[in-house]
Amino acid sequence: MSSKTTTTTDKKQAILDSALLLFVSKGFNATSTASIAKAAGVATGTLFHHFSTKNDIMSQLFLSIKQEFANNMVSNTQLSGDIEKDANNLWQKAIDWAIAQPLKQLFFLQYSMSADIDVAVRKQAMTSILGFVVELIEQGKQQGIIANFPSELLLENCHGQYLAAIRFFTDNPQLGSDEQHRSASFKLFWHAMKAQ
Amino acid sequence: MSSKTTTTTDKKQAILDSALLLFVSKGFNATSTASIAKAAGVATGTLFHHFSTKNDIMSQLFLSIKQEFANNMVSNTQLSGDIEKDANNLWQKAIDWAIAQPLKQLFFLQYSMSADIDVAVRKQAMTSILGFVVELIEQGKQQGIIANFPSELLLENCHGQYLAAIRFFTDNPQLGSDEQHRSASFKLFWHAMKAQ
Amino acid sequence: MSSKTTTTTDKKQAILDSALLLFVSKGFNATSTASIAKAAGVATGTLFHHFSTKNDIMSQLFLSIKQEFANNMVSNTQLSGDIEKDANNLWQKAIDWAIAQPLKQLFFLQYSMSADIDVAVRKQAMTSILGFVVELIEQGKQQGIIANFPSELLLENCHGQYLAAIRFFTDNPQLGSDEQHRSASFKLFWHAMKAQ
Amino acid sequence: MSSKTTTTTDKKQAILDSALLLFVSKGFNATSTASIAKAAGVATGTLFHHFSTKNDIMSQLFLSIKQEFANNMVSNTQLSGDIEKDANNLWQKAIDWAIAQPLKQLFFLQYSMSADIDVAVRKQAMTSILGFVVELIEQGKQQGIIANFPSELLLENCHGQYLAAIRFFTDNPQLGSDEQHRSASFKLFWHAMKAQ
DNA sequence: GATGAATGAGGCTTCATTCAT
DNA sequence: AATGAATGAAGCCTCATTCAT
Repeated sequence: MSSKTTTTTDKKQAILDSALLLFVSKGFNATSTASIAKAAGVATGTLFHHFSTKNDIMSQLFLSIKQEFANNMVSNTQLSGDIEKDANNLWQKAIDWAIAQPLKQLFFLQYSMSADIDVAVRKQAMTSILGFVVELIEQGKQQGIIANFPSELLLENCHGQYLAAIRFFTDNPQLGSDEQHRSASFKLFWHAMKAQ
Repeated sequence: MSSKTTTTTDKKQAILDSALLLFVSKGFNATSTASIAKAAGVATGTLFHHFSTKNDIMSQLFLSIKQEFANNMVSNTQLSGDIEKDANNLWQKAIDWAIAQPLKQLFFLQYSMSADIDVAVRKQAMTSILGFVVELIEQGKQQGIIANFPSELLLENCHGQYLAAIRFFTDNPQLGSDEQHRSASFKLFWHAMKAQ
Repeated sequence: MSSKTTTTTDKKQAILDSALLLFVSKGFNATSTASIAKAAGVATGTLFHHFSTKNDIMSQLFLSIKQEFANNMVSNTQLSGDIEKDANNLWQKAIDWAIAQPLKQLFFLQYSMSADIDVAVRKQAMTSILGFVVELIEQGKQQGIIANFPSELLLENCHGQYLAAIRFFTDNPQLGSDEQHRSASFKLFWHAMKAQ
Repeated sequence: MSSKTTTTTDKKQAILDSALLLFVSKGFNATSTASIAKAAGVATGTLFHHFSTKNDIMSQLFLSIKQEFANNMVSNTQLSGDIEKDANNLWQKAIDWAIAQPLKQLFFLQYSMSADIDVAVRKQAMTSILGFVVELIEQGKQQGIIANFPSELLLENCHGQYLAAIRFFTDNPQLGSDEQHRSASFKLFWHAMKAQ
């Protein structure tokens, strides 16, 4: 009886998995729906049974990866109140995830700014993800721990450094276990943010 | 006879200009060569006299924008030897350019990571642009002014913060004349890089 | 137990009803079997339990409507022998039906000539329906009441005027109770047919 | 130099000609754009260079045939003021055209009521064509020559009889030269319309 | 150099129909 | 009988590119 459910889930998931791989390796437009279906081992029609549009695959993929990332960030996380320590924990968690899920990370790096993703979807995902960062920054500023720079600028800078860090560790996964690089990565970020 | 030359230049430039606008607003693949030609006021055939391929337009556009940016960065610039001061000068120049050329900046933000640009072209442009930054970093480390972190990490972080800054000022051009935001933008960057 | 039988009948009828509405409003080809099933409140598979083919729905619909119309024409009808009076009775009955069943009438107007209906089905229905008209015409000519024109021409003209009349009253149902229009409609027809 | 113009015209015309034949023989939906292009001896792309849509072919075909018919009706026609005589002239001209252009006539018979033609196009064509008939009817009623029936009914009846007549002569072209059938056809029509 | 009609491969999507449950 | 996920053939249309003028 679980087989029915499983089958359905499997096909839709297989399509998402194949799409992820192909979108990252060949780009959105160079990837035909036929090739996605073929790679997923399903018929073309099946693809359109689960997704209304090629763009719909992209959107659902984007949202599901964002969600996975978000779930990873909040799981087993309890804030200590020590902002630097909490920030470090989150930073390292993000790097761990980037190293563990290089494809998803590359997808995110490639498509976060792309016109291939529906603007509404992108915005929704971004704000929902960045929400908790905004809060941490405000708190840090009030405690005089984070520099008193304009918040929007801090947020954008935070985002930019995060992208740089995961790009680095996605490109150099073997350095993911090098303590020197990992701590340097956080220090760079933290020195920028903290009040002098 | 100069009119002929001028006309030719005009048409090629008109095509590049139209392509820039369309690529940024609709994306590379959603922009047909026909629409570029129409927007430029030339026939489809004319477009293919000046560019061998649609991808060729992209490449030439990418390279010409990179070149313009590079020219802007080196013009009237003489390094003083004071690394922080030089870095600040360059940083502000980059922001000025981003504000003056929002379309080109957006193009750069959108396509720097995209599969739509020929890999070879992208790599070449990147290294040639980042070359002088690499040198500055090495110099700063030797002088003990820049933190002794792994250079690759420093470079990637530098790039990430630069992208964040221009994204911010491209999105908020009116803040380009606000001294507080401009100095904060550089301080964030510099605090990250400098030796503590 | 009667409920089961009833349910079955209901579903088949629901499919025919939905098909009628959709075929008339959107056309045969713009109507998908999925949309018929959905409108009827059944699953796609169910539709193919009752009808072997999409065309089969069309054929059965066409034949059932023809049959309904034929039943309407013969019910409570007894020919008096006075051909004009009989013709008038039949003519008014046809108009009554057209007004009472506008959807079915529109279906008939739209598909009587269409390539979307199986030729064999169409021909069979036509001749069976027109059969009694042929007889009336022959009888009228022999009695010198109907003009001595070629019979095929008379039949075709009769058909054309009939279609015009029901088109008019289907489009203007409120005039169905206007005695002037109803009698004028028959007079037009009758003046054409009768011997001068 | 005429060759260029001719070529262009030829291709578009060839597509319309092939479409006419295929739409009449196989129906609109059973005719693929590929088959039209093939029959016309052009590439698929060429078809879409001249027509924006498959439906656009239909519309342009419908309008051009309507126009041809209208041109035929007004050419060499001068109304004498004797309404019966004028009506007869027009009636015979219409039959002549139907016999000379059986394909176009069949197209008209098949698609005048079809959902395959854009409603706006159909309505526009119909009213523009029927305009001059409306005038004739009004004039005849004022002179007491045409029966004092509601005009809308007269118009619809006129249209219905016309369709019946051309259907008959399109199906039996050999009877087109039979004086008996031709005069009977008009008499049927005229007896219906004229005041008794 | 400039033009734009022509090309045809290929993409996205629809849909009638099947079949395992 | 009823369901609806799955199928894959086929259709419409787009578009980069060519070429004759």
